[in-house]
Amino acid sequence: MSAKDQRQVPSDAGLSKQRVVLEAIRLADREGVGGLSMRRLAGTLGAGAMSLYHYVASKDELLDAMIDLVFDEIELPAEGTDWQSAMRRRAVSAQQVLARHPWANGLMESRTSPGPANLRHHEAVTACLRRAGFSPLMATHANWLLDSYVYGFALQAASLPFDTADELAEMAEDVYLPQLPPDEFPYLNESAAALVDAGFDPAEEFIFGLDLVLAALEPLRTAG
Amino acid sequence: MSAKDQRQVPSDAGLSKQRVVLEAIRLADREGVGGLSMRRLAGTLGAGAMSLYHYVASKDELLDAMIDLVFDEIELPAEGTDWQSAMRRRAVSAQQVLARHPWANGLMESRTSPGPANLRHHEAVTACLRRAGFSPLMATHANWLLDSYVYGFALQAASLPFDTADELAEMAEDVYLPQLPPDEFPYLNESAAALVDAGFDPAEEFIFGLDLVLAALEPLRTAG
DNA sequence: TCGTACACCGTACGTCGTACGCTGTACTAT
DNA sequence: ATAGTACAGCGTACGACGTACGGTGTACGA
Repeated sequence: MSAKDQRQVPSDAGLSKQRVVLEAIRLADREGVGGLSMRRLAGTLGAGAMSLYHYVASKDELLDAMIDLVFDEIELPAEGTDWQSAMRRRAVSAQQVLARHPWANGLMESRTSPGPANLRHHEAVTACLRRAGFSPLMATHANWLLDSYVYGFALQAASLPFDTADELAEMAEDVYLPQLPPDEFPYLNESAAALVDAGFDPAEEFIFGLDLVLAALEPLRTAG
Repeated sequence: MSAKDQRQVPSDAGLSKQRVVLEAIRLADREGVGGLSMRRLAGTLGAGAMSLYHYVASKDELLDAMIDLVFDEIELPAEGTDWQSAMRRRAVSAQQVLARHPWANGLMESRTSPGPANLRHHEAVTACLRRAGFSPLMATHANWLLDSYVYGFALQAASLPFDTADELAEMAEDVYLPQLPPDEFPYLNESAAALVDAGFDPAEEFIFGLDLVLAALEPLRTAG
């Protein structure tokens, strides 16, 4: 019996679907999704490449499982609090998770069928909105709007070559501004200067748009 | 001289960077970005694989050029009209372009440096917002919010396995609902039913969120 | 006529995903 | 104790990939 348990739980010796998927996520975080190959993954697990196929039918299935595990990291909306706080928390959590796993965003385009964690998440969010007084159709609208914002923001943030305001200031001077002749791009130059002055921070930028959207959704409750 | 011009303009005989990039986009539209290989691309151009490398330094540079050409397809905000109409038109155009080239969205994560068309576009949008009375910082906020929505919506729309309301109704009955036990996913079942009844249309869904965002931005003009 | 530049190509290398078939171990039924 | 079956894992091989490298032919100025 203890031997059986040993096999269920991921242990150092012996593989398991969980160990494979977890290590795949770690590898993708480190090296990007391009650096994730079955051989390399097997290597970090101390196994042969083909052994992975006992736990995963194909690389596609592995990617699906990775995405679903990422979804599982996102905080579900709490039930007790008001809907705006609950949705804000889960949106911020989603944004942080996507920042931790930048490859996940790019993968979503290709994989169409949602995994169980994805479904659980969607159900919980919809429940929160319905309980807050949104009609089924309005809840769908809110869902699309909020998810679009979260995913789109993550996509843009992932393609930023800097993470902090300081790094921005550095890059602006060294890389961006030299590429932007002031007579051709007056407004971009103005923006860049304003951003460097104000100290642009992606996390704050995310909150700004999020709160704007949440406030705009508020009047649509109990209206449908 | 006429022979020289011949070489600048893409003609049927002879390659050119434009012909290569255009055909690459066509191929990616048809087969997805996974189906785009240098060999296949060369094949459709009636050339050898290595010939492409006279016009493109690497596949990465080819992808960058493709993305920039896609940006070039997006309608710029008109100067004469009010800012909401101008931004709505350009957002709808962007959404349509991204729907035409679903692979473009997934590529944005990896390529960090914006091409000339991207810069031109960004400049025009920023100009429109500034002229409408947004402060430089508010214009940046509006830009992030609107672009996030557009990209995120396109990302979600791309992973939908249907395009029209009729196809949704079909898939809901055949594929979705059987996967969603009503006791575990009551709200998703309710949503699905409501959507099938109302006839969900991605294009309308996009407009709904877009107008909500535009209206929410309106009070922020001339305030910074 | 020669030299040089250009446009293009064939071959080769190391990588990828994975089909296929082989090993050894563990357990179950007899 | 023995045979049968399942499982976990591996090695090899195939066709695709991006692309480095070194060609070949044609066009054209000197």
